[in-house]
Parts: sequence; C-alpha cells; structure tokens
Amino acid sequence: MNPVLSDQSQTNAKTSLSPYQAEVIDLFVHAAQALSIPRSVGEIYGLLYSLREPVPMDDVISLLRISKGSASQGLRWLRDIGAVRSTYVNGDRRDHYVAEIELRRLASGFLREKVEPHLESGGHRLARIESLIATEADPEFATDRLQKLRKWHSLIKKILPFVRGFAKAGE
Amino acid sequence: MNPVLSDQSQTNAKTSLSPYQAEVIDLFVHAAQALSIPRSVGEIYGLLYSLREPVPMDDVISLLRISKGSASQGLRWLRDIGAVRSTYVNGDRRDHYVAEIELRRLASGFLREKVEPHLESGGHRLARIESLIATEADPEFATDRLQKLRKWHSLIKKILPFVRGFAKAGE
DNA sequence: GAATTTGTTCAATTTTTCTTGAACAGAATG
DNA sequence: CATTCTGTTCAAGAAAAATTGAACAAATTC
Repeated sequence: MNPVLSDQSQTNAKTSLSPYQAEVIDLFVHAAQALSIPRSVGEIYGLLYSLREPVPMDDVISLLRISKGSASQGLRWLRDIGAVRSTYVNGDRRDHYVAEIELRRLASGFLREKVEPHLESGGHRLARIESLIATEADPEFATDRLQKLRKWHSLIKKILPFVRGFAKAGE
Repeated sequence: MNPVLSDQSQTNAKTSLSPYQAEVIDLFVHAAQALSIPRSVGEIYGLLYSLREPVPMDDVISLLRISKGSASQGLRWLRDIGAVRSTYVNGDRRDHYVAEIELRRLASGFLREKVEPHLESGGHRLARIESLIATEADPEFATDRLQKLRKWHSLIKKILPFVRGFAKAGE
C-alpha cells in the first residue's frame, strides 16, 4: 500500500511522496521558477494539488522536508493570492489546507496581488516623468515617448480583465 | 545646454543623465523588477528609450556607470527578445543601439524567448505525470487532476497569440 | 603583420533572495 | 493558570542571481 495514503494518527506526520506526487510537484516547481515565485511556494502548491484531502501544515513540512518558517510563509503567500484555502477538519484543531484548482481564481489572485500594484505605481511614475519634460532639451521628442508609455500602460490595464475572463471561460 | 545632448567626439563618452532621463530609466527599472528581469537590462532599455539617437555601448557604460560585461550581456538580452536593434552610424565602426518602441515587438519577443520554452517543457512533464498515474493508489483522482493540468496548459497556449494581437491592435 | 579597437566570455565577487530554526504570541486544554 | 499546541515572525545563514573586470578573440587600421 502506498505509505502516503495509509492511515496515520495526528501525531505521526506523513513522510513520503509517491512518484506521481513527486512529478506533479516538479511541474509546479518549474512553473514557479518560470514566474519567479519561490521554489517552496511551488512545492507546497504542487503537493496540495496532488492531494484529495486537506492536510495540516505539519504534513507539508514532513512531506516536503522544508522548515516550519518556509511552510508558514509559503502557505500565507498562497492564501494571499487565493491559491489555497484552509478548511475545518473534525476533531483536529489545526488548520488544514486544500489547493484551489480553478485557474481563474489563481490567475485573478495573482494579478490582483502581484501585478496590479506595479501598474498602480507605474501611473505615478508617468506623472513624474511628465513634470520633468519641460526641463528637457527636446521636449517634443520626450512628449512623444511619454505618450507611447501612457499607451502601453493603458493597454496593459485593458488586457488584465481579459486574461481573467479567458481563464474563466476555460474552466 | 543639457550636457547629455552636447556635441562630443567619439572618444569622449557621455557621462551624465538629465532628470527626465533618470526618471524614464527609473520607470523601466521598476518594470523590470516586476517581471524579474535584471535591473541592468531595465536600465539599458530605459536609457535607449529616452534617447532619439542610436548610441554605442561605450555611452551605455559611461551614462549608466555599469561594467562592460553588464552592458554587453544586457544588450544581448535585449537584442534576443527584439527590444533593441543595432544600427549603422556613418564614420563609426562601433555598433549603435536604438530601442524598439513597438509594444507588440517587445511582448512577442519576450513571450517567444522567455515564456514559450517553459510551456514546451511543461508538455513533457505532463506526459511523464501521465505515465505514473497507473502506480497511484487513487488513479481516478490523479487522472482528473491531470486533465485539469492539461486544460490549463492548452488555455495558456491559447492566450499567448491573443496577447500578441492585443499589443498589435494598440499600436 | 603589428597595434588598436570593439565586443564577448567567464571566474570571482557582490548583491539579492530564499530558507532555516529559535523565540515568541495567542488559543485551547486539563 | 500552568502547560501544551499551533502558527507567525524575524535575524542569521545558505543559496541563487547579477555584476564586475580581466582575459580573450575577431575585426580593422596603419
């Protein structure tokens, strides 16, 4: 029998992964690297993705052999973007986590938390650039470039809701 | 007169930025950080974006005060995704660089070089996961999750051309 | 064809980011 | 109310990524 799925009491955390699980985790670790997301975050999400049942942080720690700190921070990161949610499990006071598997949720949480703030600050920077154009030797050229930047900025803002919508349509 | 735009011979590289240029560079440095692109790459692109005339690598080095190695690697990175192109300048045998300012080009070069390879390798990983499902204790559940991964994969592949198209439409 | 100019490469270093684990705070238990 | 359990925080250490600069190769000049 697969040791990962065997019955274990609350005090004996699970400690080994099936080959299938290892491969799923590997997939998410690579995806995380592609998006410059910490490896441990990819591992945790991959683990939860491979599991049917909610698991407590202790299992995340023992199965992935990562530290308590990493597990706690990684789960927080995932909760913040809505990629993971915690669930009540009868008779166990610890939080138990499950992966959120709707791409739409992942994408929109990621965009909201990790992309939109940058667009926000980009808007302020554009305003500052504008205020400096007057001091420039070739204000006409500078103005033209600023216009183009503004166009990019608004274009990207328009793409975001669409990406969300696409993810929704695909569910 | 703005020292950056003053006449200087080929042997006297430019050494100072206008406030406007500094601000444009700052914008791109932050954008680069958001995309996890090296700071120096953002600086170089920002500098070229702020300039009307093509400049040689020497000017990139002296204006940004970065090393020859960084400038060379950064320009290569930008050339690879098509964000920068080199231009012939009469009477000077050095390469001169200009920023490519069409968002469409930037986006599609970036997707081609930095995103698609990951999707490619993701396809292989999905196949490997499939081959391991048989060994799993709960193959039904595993199959279901694999299906969802495949859906994500193909959805993302469908979004890419669209993002390109959007960028094009906005020019 | 020697000397100079231009640009690349890569090992060493610096900087940044991630991870660890111990200390801590709050909640639950007995 | 002392003890245990659960989870967070953060300073220190480890790992990863970016930057530097010197060595090199190739092209150009004289």
